[in-house]
Amino acid sequence: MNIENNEVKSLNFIEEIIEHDNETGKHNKRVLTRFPPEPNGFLHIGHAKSICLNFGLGKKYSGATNLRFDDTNPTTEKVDYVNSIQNDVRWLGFEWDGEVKYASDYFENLYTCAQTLIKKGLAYVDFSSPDDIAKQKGTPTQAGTGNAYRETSAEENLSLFEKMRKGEFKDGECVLRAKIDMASPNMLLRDPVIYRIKRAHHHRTGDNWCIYPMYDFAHPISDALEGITHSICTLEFEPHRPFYEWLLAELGLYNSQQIEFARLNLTYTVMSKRKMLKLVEKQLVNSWDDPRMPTISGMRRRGYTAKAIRDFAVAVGISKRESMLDVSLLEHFIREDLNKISKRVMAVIDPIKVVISNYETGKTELLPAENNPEDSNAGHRELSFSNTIFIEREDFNENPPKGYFKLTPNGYVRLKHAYIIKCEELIKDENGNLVEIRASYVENSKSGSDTSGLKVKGVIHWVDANNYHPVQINWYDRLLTIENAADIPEDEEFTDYINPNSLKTITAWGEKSLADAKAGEHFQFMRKGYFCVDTESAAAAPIFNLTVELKDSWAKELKKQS
RNA sequence: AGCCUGAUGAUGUAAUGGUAACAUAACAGUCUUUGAAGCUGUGUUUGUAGGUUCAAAUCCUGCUCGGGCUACCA
Repeated sequence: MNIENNEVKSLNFIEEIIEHDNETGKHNKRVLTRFPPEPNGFLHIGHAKSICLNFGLGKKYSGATNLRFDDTNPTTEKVDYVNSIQNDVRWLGFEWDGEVKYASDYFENLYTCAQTLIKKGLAYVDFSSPDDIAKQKGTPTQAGTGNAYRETSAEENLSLFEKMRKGEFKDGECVLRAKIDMASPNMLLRDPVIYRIKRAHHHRTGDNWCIYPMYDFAHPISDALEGITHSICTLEFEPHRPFYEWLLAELGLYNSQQIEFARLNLTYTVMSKRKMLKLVEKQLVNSWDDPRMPTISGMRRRGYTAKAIRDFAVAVGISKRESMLDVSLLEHFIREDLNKISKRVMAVIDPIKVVISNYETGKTELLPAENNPEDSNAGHRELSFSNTIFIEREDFNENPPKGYFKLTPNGYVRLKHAYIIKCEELIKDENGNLVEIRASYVENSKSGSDTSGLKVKGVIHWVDANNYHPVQINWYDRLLTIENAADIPEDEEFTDYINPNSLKTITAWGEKSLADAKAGEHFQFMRKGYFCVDTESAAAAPIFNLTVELKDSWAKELKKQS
């Protein structure tokens, strides 16, 4: 062990379980986890946490991780989702063990397991209506009551179940139920449905089946068949665990263990597939990969890197306590990564023209600019400079508040990578609006060879008005106006809380080099924020998605003053 | 109401009976040709009441509060 790095990272509770199992030899020191998405939507940042957990555990304990699609409900599942999910897992930097697995691979095994249960007198075919089944279940405080179908013989049930498979009954006419305990304090043990009839085309098995297993039945068996040692899922499956264990024990299958942890919640967004689907269907966002979405594909398009997401997942930790993570933590990790890797460029978003009267008209100078002060290998580029430039409107203030140190009347400011200029004169229109600033430049103040001796505190970005590239910007803001979507009253819709300013499209004035920006490339627009070239933008006309703004302590100061 | 489950600063996570740590956020300062980044510093006595112990965030008991469970979804 490295002496300087003797920091012992404490184990999370799942790692403790695994290490304990390794000590007792429960699974012969083998670790095999799985990530089991249902292909009925796109993966989101919460899934990313689960992916990092499962694949991370596989890696850490020299084991492996399966990718298994939980495709037991053909009515909601699509092959498009299967593809996007695989793509997202790989993009995050993980590789599953062997072939992709599907619960549907095990439909035949699952059928046999159901027969075994029937033979043991532990499952029966029930022709009651869904309503009746619900009623017979009782309530949490009232025991349920069984019905006559509970008493059907095993032989009869076996034949009935076969008829279900053969399609001799209509959809919904009957179901196969596990026979456990109608009086159990755990509602999920009151004879749960394990097979239903559903004539729907399955994306993999086509029309081979008209009966499909329920999650509660398919999942434990799939885990056991694959020899999954630790089956990690979210808290809401906790009450399902007794059934998981009951099933594997009755079937005599591998002792996979279900472990639950708290799902991730993030402020100012929604994380349920149902709600995300609604956003897409109601066109409140443009697509599943809209950069405002908390989907992995949306975040990728927004400019998030896999590393930032992985770092975030680690920092968030694993526990059984329900939590609400502040997006600022996510933003911290993307800033941290982008700060190191992104090329600095200049772009003026809200321009005001500055004419430098003592700089020769028609002259153009090329000034060297480092691409990334954090990366000495990033090299330099050349910026063109002339007597007319654009600066940010907010970088000039005629009546500066206390502490303001950008351009003011008769004040000085440094143009990044260029000269110091002095504001000489203001040109206004008939309504008194500022339309142009006349300035002078300090000749011997060029960046890198400044002999002026002037101490100028303010440094601003700018763009040559005679040589620029117009760029389109998608300026994103948080999706919701409310921090916690769970706080929305029940009689209101979360869609009423969508931030009307979550997307603003802006045309900005960028430096010439931006014409060559490639899709997916990351930039820091100096003093503004990090941007990523949208994958849908045309080659010659890059569209820049705002990933995250740079921190702005001056803006904070201004807020305090007002 | 019955069952399950959780409670540590603003937000997360750690401390596994030995005197509360780390990250983010906030605030203050420093540095700075990005008011960015960096660097330094500041705040928690662990939901509550009691008990065990030389010693409790950790163990025990009661209470309070939060979340989940009554889909032919996963």
